[in-house]
Amino acid sequence: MAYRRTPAVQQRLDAQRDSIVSAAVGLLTEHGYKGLSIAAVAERAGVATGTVYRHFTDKSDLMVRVFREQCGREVDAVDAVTSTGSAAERVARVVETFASRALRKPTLAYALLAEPVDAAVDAERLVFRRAFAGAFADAIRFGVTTGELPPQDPDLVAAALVGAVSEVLTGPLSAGGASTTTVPDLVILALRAAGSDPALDQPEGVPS
Amino acid sequence: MAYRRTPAVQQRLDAQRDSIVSAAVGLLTEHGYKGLSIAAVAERAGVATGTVYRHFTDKSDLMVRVFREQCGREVDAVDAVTSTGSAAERVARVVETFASRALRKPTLAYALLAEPVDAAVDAERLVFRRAFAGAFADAIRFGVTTGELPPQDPDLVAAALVGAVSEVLTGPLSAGGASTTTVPDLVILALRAAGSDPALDQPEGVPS
DNA sequence: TGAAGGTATGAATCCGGGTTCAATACTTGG
DNA sequence: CCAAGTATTGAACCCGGATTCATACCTTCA
Repeated sequence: MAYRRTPAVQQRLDAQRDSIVSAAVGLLTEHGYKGLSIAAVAERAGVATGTVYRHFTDKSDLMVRVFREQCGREVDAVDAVTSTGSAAERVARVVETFASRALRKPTLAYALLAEPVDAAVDAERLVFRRAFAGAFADAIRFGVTTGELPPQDPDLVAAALVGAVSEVLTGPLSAGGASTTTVPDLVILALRAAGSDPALDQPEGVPS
Repeated sequence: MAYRRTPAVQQRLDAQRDSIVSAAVGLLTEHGYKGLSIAAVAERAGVATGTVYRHFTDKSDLMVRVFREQCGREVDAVDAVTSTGSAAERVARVVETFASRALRKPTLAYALLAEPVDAAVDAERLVFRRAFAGAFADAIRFGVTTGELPPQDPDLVAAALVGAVSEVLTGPLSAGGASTTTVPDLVILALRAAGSDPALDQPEGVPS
């Protein structure tokens, strides 16, 4: 034997893999899944198409991994914001976090939330939506326990909120666009939907 | 000249066209857009692939027409239900109509509401969603005028309601499934979101 | 340095599905 | 029944994009 993969080589391979992933993320962010061809990813990463297949077995494999990584970030961002405060504050923060991120990268948000692709990716999306809805559900469950919110099915309401926010942000986005009052309006709507009594707590100085 | 299209022939052609359309609708209802290949449509309609192109210039053309027809039915069903009663009743009826139809044909509902396909079809979908949201918006606007509902942006709330209902019905549908309380819960949620005071009107005997 | 064995390349291949069109089967009016 | 003109057929063609693999290039270590 005369060759064994050294740490240096391994490091280069890892870097190469990373550059492929970030090329894919870039394309996804800019053009959605339709822009995500192996050829495009390879070119953007500065490698040959065949090289992509040395890191990922499939196009599907690549997509799933990219998807997971991005979803993880979103979920972390939302989770980081639901551990303190009243139920209303928690719900409001989830909406705001969700919304501000979606508005910053609309194509990516659409790709993660709605754009259908592959059975494998769609399965991951389900996980993602569940995680997101989970954040809402936790906040609502908390409020119901406290008595701050009326009795309700937290999972159903959470799903509805995910749908409502996604729709307002990714649907009309293509057309009308979001105004400065969109997010605050969404927050009010979400609180109402959860049955929060607006008289009790006015989330005036809500953190941006 | 020795041949001119007779009424009888024209009738047969119309029937053929209809059978192609309903084949397409059937496939869409059963398998969504991914099942909608020209070959499959032709086979189901009992014609050759080439024949499809004597009625529709494009696959896109076929899809748009099918889409329009289906959307029209949905919109009519909803519109038929928003002209009388209190704002709360109107909102409740839209939710119920929407929901019961979506539950009856989930794959079709998904195809009409969300599944992306073609630029042309997506444009039509925008029209469809607008029409649907329009029904909600009308009901809400009516309520705001009356004073039955608090001041709000009817279009935003309407969009959110469309999103919420779609999400609950087409999202978790794949997994959990809808229980008997799903639709009533959705109605309550929608009324709350619109700011309807539950003390005022209890839509007990809401028409199914 | 050279043999051994990884790694990278990208043109060629494969594949699914829309689209075409020459050949065939019908209809019609005479 | 024939000629003219239309309707139908479905195999062939095309195209975009994933996947492969023979070839060339690098690393390692004795």
